[in-house]
Amino acid sequence: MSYAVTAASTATHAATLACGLHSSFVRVSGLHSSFVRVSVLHSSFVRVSVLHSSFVRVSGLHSSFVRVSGLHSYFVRVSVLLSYFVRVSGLHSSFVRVSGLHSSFSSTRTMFQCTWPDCRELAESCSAIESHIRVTHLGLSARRRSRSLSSLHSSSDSDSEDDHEEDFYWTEVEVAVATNVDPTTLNCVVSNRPPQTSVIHQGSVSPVLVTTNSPSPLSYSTVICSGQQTNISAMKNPAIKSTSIITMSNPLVKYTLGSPNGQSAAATTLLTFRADSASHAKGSTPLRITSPVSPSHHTVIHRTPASSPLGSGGPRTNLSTHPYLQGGGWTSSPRASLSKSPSVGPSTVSSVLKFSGGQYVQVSSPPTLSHMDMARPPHEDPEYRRRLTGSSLLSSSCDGASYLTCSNEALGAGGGKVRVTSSPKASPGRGGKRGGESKKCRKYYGMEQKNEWCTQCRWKKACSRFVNSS
DNA sequence: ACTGCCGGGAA
DNA sequence: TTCCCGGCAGT
Ligand SMILES: [Zn+2]
Repeated sequence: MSYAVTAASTATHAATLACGLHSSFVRVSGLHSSFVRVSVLHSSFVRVSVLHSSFVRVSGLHSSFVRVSGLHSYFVRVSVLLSYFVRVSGLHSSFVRVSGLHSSFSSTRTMFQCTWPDCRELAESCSAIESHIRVTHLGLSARRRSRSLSSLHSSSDSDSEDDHEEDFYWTEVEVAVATNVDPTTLNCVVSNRPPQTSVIHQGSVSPVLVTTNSPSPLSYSTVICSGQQTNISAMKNPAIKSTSIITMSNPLVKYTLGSPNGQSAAATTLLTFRADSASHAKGSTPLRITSPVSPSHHTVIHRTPASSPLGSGGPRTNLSTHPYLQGGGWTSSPRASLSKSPSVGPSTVSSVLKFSGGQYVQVSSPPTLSHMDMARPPHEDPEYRRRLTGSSLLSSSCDGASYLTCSNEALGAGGGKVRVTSSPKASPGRGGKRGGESKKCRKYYGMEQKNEWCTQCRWKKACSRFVNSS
């Protein structure tokens, strides 16, 4: 029950630990730290910045305005359950994993853009963009660069005799992916960090892509943007009730998201942030730590159902009317067992969409927090990567590739859950390996985050969240 | 030593 | 019914 908690550690290579229960304005910054661990329960305005850090783990349960930025960090893991306004940005980071149960999300991710003249192809992984460049522009064969990490496909290609020319035709762009399913509370949060010193040719016109797309009655807003000049292309799903309007100006960008059809009062989110200059040197390995820039972009969020930022329960409390709670046909099997979870109130269910060049959105659904999450069809696996990698996306394996794994669990039992995953969950020690390891909540979250286990696991019963496998 | 979880039991 | 745990099989 405290306010203005601040913890800072620099160049710590031991465990940095910060816990805040019912706290507000928690701020943790770890520079060059390892094994940073932050747990914030029922907290507001949590901000965690970890630069050049490793093994960062952030768990925020029932928290609001959680913000995690890990610049040049490895193995960042963020678990935010029942939280609002979560924002995760991992610039130049690797193995970022975000899981949010009943959370409202916005996050940024790194994508790879082709810089060939008049081509602005975006890809999720550097191997993808490189193979695009090779095939499309260089007329070479699409080979996958294999490093020590990937043992999967390292069979046929002897890539030693190759002047990696494609290395020079792509750049890394930071892209914001924001999603929200709630049409009334907030729509979308966008963040942007243009590659300022990038080698992008001709005017550095970067794409802004605004998508409104929804497989459900609720509405998603996905905004991907990067760059300084912008093209805005809006794809609008006709089945959607509210579209988003985005206005922006640089370098102080101002987004106004609202619905043109009247309900602007409830559906408007104003967001202001500065896309500060992160000089980003384009190297052959994007992961290289070059610029210790301080990631200071400021975000101001005005929500119409205004709430006092102070107080532990503050921002949470008035998001009270949520379609999710009234069981509004979220998926095939509507369930409203959420009401069981204490002090949850309205959770802004969201699912994180990901796409590269409009490629895919993978949505699945794991169980709930609720105690009734047992009867779930065993149709989905926490390790979703198999399917994803099987499809269009390469699970990039070059050193610099940034992985972003988002898993988002939304609702109850019968497949109401949403889980999005892309990227191999490469384990630190070894490269990719075979076999399906069955990782249940206990192992997945660890003993110290027992509160995030599914109920069954907590009762030492058969796990209901990670069914199948084994 | 650790994970997953059945069966049993207390509240 | 919810919650907890001894103990066991499997790794
Ligand atoms: Zn579980």
